[in-house]
Amino acid sequence: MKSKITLKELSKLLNVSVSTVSKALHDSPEISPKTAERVKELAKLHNYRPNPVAVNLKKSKTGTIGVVIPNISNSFFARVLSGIEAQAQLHDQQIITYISNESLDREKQICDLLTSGMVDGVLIAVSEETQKKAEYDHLFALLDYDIPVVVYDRINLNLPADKVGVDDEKSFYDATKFFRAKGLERIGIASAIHHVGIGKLRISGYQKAMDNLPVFTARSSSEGTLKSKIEKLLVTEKVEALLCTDFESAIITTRVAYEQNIKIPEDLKIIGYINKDIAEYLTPSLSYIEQHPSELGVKALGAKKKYSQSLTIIKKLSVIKQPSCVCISTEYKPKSLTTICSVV
Amino acid sequence: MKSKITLKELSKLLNVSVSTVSKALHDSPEISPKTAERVKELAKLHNYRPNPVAVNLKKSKTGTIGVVIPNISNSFFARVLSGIEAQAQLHDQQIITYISNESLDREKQICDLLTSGMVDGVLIAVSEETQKKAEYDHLFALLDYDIPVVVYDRINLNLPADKVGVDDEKSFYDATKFFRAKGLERIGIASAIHHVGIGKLRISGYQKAMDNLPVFTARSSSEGTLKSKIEKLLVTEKVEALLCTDFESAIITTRVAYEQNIKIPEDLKIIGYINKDIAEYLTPSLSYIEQHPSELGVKALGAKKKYSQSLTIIKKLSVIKQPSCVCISTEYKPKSLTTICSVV
DNA sequence: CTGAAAGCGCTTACAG
DNA sequence: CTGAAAGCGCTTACAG
Repeated sequence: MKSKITLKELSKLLNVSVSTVSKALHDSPEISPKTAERVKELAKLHNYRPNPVAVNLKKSKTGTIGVVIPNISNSFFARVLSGIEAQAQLHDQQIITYISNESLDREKQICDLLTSGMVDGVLIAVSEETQKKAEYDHLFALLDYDIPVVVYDRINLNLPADKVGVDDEKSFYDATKFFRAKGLERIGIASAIHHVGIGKLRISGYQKAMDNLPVFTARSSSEGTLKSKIEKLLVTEKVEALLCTDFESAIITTRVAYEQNIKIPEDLKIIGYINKDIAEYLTPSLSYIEQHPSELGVKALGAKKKYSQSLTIIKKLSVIKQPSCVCISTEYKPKSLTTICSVV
Repeated sequence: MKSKITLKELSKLLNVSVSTVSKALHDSPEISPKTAERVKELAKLHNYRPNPVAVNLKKSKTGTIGVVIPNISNSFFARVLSGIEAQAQLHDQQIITYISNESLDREKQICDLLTSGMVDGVLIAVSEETQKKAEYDHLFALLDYDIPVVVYDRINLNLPADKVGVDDEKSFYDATKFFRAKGLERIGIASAIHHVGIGKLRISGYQKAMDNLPVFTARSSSEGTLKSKIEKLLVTEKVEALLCTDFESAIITTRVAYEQNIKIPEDLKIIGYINKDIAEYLTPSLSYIEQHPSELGVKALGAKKKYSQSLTIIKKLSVIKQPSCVCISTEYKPKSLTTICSVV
């Protein structure tokens, strides 16, 4: 069992001062080559590693970034985390993960922890509850403490911090145009989230792209469930293509098609705003709007870096472009699932 | 903008020594009530928070646990992380997340980092590549440095550390018995992983539970693909129920049933060793073996605690029991997906 | 070229 | 009851 060796112990073994050892290991030009070599040799022999806690205390930083995730079971966030982690690795930063479980209270707790100087910066996607209640004091508290904050994905909030997310309206504009470029004209949209901001944006993107073609919209209302509205679109209106603004509407559409014996993609093309992995595992696979979660994670960390360096508050909204509207595929290719993505 | 206040600054403002302030804030009985109150009042006013880095240096610990995850896009691991995080919160520990992406090299890098004293303990599920090459030196290095290690999920390796995982053989034994209890007799098994340890265990569990009933096994071989073997089981052998040892065989089975117009669950019952969320989103939904990832995460962190306290190496195999063989449901219930799990 | 000293922010045994 | 001192492990300006 090797126990960790310290600078002091090394210096004793070498009969030099602690400062000399430290400088030698940092390739300081003050140190003679001979001494430097002796020091390094012994350090390697004992596998010396500087104690990161001590280094951080000395440098008044923590070397860590706090990442607050609302719901890790959502593969979107899992993949954002993956992007953040990869990027952090390049900068020798550690990622401390906090999961709010979409709870405002938990989010407050976390932010409270973070104000104590646990991390050098915070990347956060606020919880649903936070958005609903529009309570952002705990986030302002972070800023008060001069902790750089980047808001990712859920960027529709009024906080003077960097923001990284996707352009909801454009994504649906593009998806609609994608259908139209294929010569389709009876294009509908289904939404279980038409009442919230992002739902409205997506529907609006669809409408803009339809120009003066007739629009078909399915959403739950007092006159019927979302499912009955989708049935109407598919059966009565006979739309050829359907955009789904969210996971729920996409799944319902799949089930309706299954029940009504409507073949996907032959009779009906679907593009859903759903996660890549789910889209591909459905039978049949569905096209989806790629949100590039991993790239989003990378950008989020990048934003923080810049912010932290300049120490000015940049109200920057970084938008991920969304090139890949994926074509429908009914074929299952176990070993090349991801390639479906490029088949347009 | 509040800037962080230190003990020293507080002590200056109060005209007492740093030690007095520190003791007062820790409710030391050495301090007079009057002083204690003054100190606490000012501390609250300035929102004093001890610098965690300094505290950790003083206490020679880091307050953090390193968690190594092979693939965060796998919702199983995402949910394990969720369990770990929840448990860590209870113990005021921070979770530093590392993602190996199933790469041995990356895993080595991570372990190298961890040996420098970044964390108080490590929870790791080794990468596929690591398992394949059976290279565990980097893990032994952690133990050499006296860092408590817990291996979770992928526990089939020879390392003197706590291990937390599921009992693969029993899970399939139970699943088979579950079918038999329903009066089914023509029960088959499909596997794309029959050549690896866990695959063998699962198949063996199935075989033991079948007693002397005829067994039907589909696996890829020189005489045909897995898909053709599954077709044979479903069409020629007409099995009534099929166990799938892995995700790939489950998806292929679904597609075969779809092509052959075999109704699930009417004509064919399936239990797959697949993740809850995917199982439920498939059309139709599939039954699955619940691996209790979140509970596993909780146990993993618990194991570390014990290990770390005793500082002896316990070769303990902690097994999660698997009660929930879930019944097949073709119905989609957007708002109560999770309840499917309890419908047996 | 080397080393003593100060200091990052805290805790705690010890002296008064 | 209070405070000076040592120390966690490191870095770095400064003196020699």
